[in-house]
Amino acid sequence: MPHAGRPVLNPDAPTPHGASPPEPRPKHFIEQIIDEHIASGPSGGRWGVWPTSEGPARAGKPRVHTRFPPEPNGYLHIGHAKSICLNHGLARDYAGKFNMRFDDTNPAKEEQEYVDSIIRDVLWLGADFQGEFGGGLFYASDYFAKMYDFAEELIRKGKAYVCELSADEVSKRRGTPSVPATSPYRDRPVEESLRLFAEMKAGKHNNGSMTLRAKIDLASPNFNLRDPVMYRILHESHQHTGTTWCIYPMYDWAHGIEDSLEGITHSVCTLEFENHRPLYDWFIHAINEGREPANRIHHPQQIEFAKLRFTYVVLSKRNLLRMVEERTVHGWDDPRMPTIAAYRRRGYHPQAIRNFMEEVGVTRIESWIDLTRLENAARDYWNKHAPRTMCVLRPLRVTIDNWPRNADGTPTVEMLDFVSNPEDPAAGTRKIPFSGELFIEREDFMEVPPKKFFRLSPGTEVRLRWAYFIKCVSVEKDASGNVTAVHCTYDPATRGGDAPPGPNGEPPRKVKATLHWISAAHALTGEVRLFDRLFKAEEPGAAGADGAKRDFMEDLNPQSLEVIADAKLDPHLRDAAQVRTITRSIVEHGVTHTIPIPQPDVFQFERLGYFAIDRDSTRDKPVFNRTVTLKDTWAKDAAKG
RNA sequence: UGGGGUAUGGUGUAACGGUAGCACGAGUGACUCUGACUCACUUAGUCUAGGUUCAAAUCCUAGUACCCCAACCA
Repeated sequence: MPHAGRPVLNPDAPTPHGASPPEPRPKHFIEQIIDEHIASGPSGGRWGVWPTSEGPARAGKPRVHTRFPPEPNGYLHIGHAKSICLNHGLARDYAGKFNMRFDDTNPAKEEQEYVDSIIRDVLWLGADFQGEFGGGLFYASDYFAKMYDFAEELIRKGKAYVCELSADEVSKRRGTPSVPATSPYRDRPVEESLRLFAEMKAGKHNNGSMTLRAKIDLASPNFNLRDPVMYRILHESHQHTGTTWCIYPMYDWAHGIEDSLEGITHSVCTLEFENHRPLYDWFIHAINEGREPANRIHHPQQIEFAKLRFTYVVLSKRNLLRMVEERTVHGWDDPRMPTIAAYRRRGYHPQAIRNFMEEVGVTRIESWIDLTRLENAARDYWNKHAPRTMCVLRPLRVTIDNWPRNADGTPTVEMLDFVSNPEDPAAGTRKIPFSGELFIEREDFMEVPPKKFFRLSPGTEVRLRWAYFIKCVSVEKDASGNVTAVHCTYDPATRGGDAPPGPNGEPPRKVKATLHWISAAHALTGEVRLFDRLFKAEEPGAAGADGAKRDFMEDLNPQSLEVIADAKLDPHLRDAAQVRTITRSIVEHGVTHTIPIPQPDVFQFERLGYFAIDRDSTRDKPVFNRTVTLKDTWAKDAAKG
């Protein structure tokens, strides 16, 4: 039977243009699995229903409990955003719960700075883990004592043993697909393993001297089952538990227990963990074996999906860390980075990111997504929401010869109405100063225009946005023939930007182009940073035609950042553009913490794109980051020739 | 070489044995005080080869391509 689509619950989710009834999005495979669980029996099927203690909103509804479990070893990137949107979205759509959990089992790589940044980014994306669909904030390290007890239980059941092989030796004895692995410690008596494991915990042994291993199958074709390590010795301080522990659980041992203790129903992870699923299940079965039904621990279901991959982007934490450490970029939130923090600084709105994730969907197909899809999502969002303003990136001076002058020779100033956002009439208008000395964009003037260029050139008339029609009458040039300024005349009858109808009711005359401009005397000078992709190869570091692997750093785009130091900006931006601070609060150990999140204002600089105010700004020297350009069919046509 | 996965227009996806649909992109045109937005039209696809069936993207067989796995990382 075909699965019925569900209505899109998120009102801001993208809808096809012009479609009258919003098309329900077909359910993706994870939603189908959940529906099958719910349908699999009475009372919510496989996972039962929420107890009444969960309150009226949830009580009696089928249990769906998801989580986002990052390791705090770096900043979150756009790939994590997919997991966050997926897991939180599932909880939201099924009236379930979403946990934030730090999988902090390796103190050698983890830092508090990363914990803080992850909390900030997850909240910013709207996955409020303590809100309506929130299940709470958790740390794997809070379960270390329980994990230890479970491990002892496995030793007692003969399912785990202390192995004194070095990492090197284990590797040598790993075997091949047809040759089993070996360990001389495999049949060590239970009592001996118990004693050694206690000694490991007590700190009596050095890093690397011994491990606790699960006794599974040394001949398994799945190498994850060849007696995987459960615990290693690591004399290292942990950002959450300090020096309480010197043995730390490995991912496979820890993860299922974390999910189980939190009552997670659907443990969603990426495809590369598929080979780990038998282990995930084995550990929980091993714990439950021989236990009374009432004492058995919960067994969540692991489900894998394909992670997000972008062309021209590097998304592995290891490589991102390297770019930060080698100062290839200016930190984790350098606007060219694919991190959540960078997208926020660059001016992406979380809703745009969520819309994008809805668009690309959730499957098991490993596909490459064109980065322009994300940019489209940003354009779509800001087109509806960003106030419009003007900025001249590369100024060319325009003098209006017939503009009225004051007694001292300076041009008079006129305040004109500027429409804040044509897409949003409610945004209204504001005043903008106009005068006889202006800046226009250098590329909007050509002395010898090519075909189809309908901007300013000698003899042509154009409109200045919301101002006047002007006509170029002459140009000034320097010694080498470069145009340094242009002279125009204006038509006073076109005030506001429209020509009046003719005296006998003829239709008003039209101009082909509308240019953006800034009054020279009023211009606010600021810095504008333009970005191009960080890498020039579709798949940075991938083997070329010769088959030789390259370092991904060789594929860096040397022109990824262009700084325009003296752009001319609408003076109202001096006060209007700010990096706002939005706050979210979280509760940890009964204490409420306020989390400030910097959220830059974003404007459309007409005809140029969307721009976000940067935290490097001062009142008199603003700095803007271009979030994304506008579509530019002229540039495309011009490039084609 | 063994095990585990995945193949649908240029890209991302839908289909659950019964009309290959949607979105993005691209192209053309309309509209336009942003060469933006919006609107209309067009474009183009089931990895290959066999088989089962009245009917196959879907089921079967055999290939091919790509991804993951032999850390005391997650």
